Parts: sequence; C-alpha cells; structure tokens
Amino acid sequence: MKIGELSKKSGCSIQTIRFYEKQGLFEACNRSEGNYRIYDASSLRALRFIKQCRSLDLTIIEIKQLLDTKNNPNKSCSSVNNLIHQHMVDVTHRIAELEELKLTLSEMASACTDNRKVKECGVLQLLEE
Amino acid sequence: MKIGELSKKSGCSIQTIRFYEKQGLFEACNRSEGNYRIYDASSLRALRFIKQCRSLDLTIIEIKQLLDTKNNPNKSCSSVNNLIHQHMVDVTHRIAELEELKLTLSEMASACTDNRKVKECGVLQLLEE
DNA sequence: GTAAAGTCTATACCTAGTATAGGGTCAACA
DNA sequence: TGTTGACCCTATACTAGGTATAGACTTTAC
Repeated sequence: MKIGELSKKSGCSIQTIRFYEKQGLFEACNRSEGNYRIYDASSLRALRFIKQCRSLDLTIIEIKQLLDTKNNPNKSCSSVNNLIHQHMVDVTHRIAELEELKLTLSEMASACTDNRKVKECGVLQLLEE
Repeated sequence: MKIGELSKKSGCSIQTIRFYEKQGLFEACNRSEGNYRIYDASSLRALRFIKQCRSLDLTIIEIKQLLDTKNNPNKSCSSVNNLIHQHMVDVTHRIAELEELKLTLSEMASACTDNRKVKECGVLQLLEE
C-alpha cells in the first residue's frame, strides 16, 4: 500500500509518517518505480506500535529504545518496565504541578468580577504581586 | 541597571530577557553609550509581572493581551477574567487527560515483572495491541 | 490527451526558551 | 599603557513533535 492508505489505516498523517521515517523510527519496506513509498501489513503494525507509545507520551528517543529492545527477544525486559515506571512517576509529578496551578488560577478567578474596570481588576492586582 | 543585574533580581536569564524584548513583551528604557541595555525599577516590576504570568502558563501572546489591557485602565476587565477562566478549564482538562494516562501506565506496569525476557514482556505485549 | 488526485523532497514554521560563536565595552590592576 | 577578566552585544542554531507550505513528479480516471 502507499502512504495515503497507510495514513488512513493508522490514523497518522502523511507528514507524520514521513517525519517518523526521518527520525529513524520507521521505514518503508520498498519504493515503487515512481519512487513512492510502499508499505505492507507489518508496517501498519509497527506504526500502530509507535502511535500507541506516543499516546502514552513516550518520546521518540524512548520509542527508539523500545524498538531496539524488541529486537533482542532474549534479553531482560527490565528496561521496558523501568521506562514505564519512570513515566508514571513523571506523570504523577506533572499532575501535582497542574493541581497547584489550578488552585492558584481559581484563587485568581475569585479575586475579581466581570463588571470592574481594568484599574480595579482583582486578577491584575494579584498578578502585580 | 544593566541586564545582568536585572536578570539576578528577576530570576529570568539574560537570554530570556532579550527573548521577551524580541517578542515585544518588554523593552529596555534606554541604551548606554556602549549599546548596553539600561533598566530601572519599573522594568523590574514589568518583568516580574511577565514572570508571574508565565508561572500560570499563560502564553506570550496572552501576556501581550494582558499588557494591552493594562494600558486601558478604564475599560472593562472582563477579558482578563475570561482569560483566567479559560485557562482553568484547559488545566482541568489536561489534568483529566493525565489521570487517564496514569491509569493506563499503571495497568501496563502491572502487566510485567522485571525477571522476564523481552519476548515475554507483558508491557510490550500490551503495546502491540 | 488531459485533469485531478496522489506523492515526492526540501524548507519554513510553531512554543518558550537555551546555547553558542564571534565580537565589543568597561573597570581594575601591574 | 597594556592587558586581563567580567560583562555585554547581535546573530544564528537547536530543542520536541509535528504541521504546512512550494514546486515538481507520478499515477489514475475519463
């Protein structure tokens, strides 16, 4: 199949597919006579794997590491588990940061009503502090 | 004062200060004979305002809008309040996304133990789906 | 034959900075 | 007076993960 079909089947845009190729994540198995990229069913599986990883917010470098690891079926998978675990720690941390931000924002929001003038705005006053 | 002192007092790096200037957020009030940027106390206040906004994750464009609004003290401040409110909505939304991600990651994490081989790795198997 | 749809590469753009190169300025000290 | 070191200048490239073009080529359908 050509890139447009792969794009539709995978849900990745054509540009994204070419971008992943440039990043060394993903190759076309072939080129047609007219230099079009040609893919097969295993390309689709590989691309879905990448998409799944991206949906977990794994970086491209991390995905590359996962793919490397996958190529060594007899090695220990602890690096994979560590990666996921570290990611969970990071996400937890990020959530805490955002919760704090949300609190600050809600305090700000309650410092002003809409029918004031700029010079009396409670939000702007808090921002000045 | 020169940029180095402003940097120390504000906690913004020198490059960041010059970056804000380039973005039209923030100007030096003067230049010395040797072309050094010269700042005063009001520069420090302005920069702290910007920093405060950035700590709320407001974008540079949004900060520009706030600064514009600040220059019209007699207008209504509702745009400021809307901005903060919309931000809170976005942050809330992002937190929900991350909570879901965290759940997925923890499900993944529990799918495998460290003493397996790559070909048996529960995490990688989940990623294949 | 030709028009439309699809594809190609290369490049620029996005955010909010950070890092560097290569040079100029200024103050203190020998 | 020379020079050393700290500071500053501009311009440019880089980061992550794409997205969006321009300009050209290929393929398909009528």
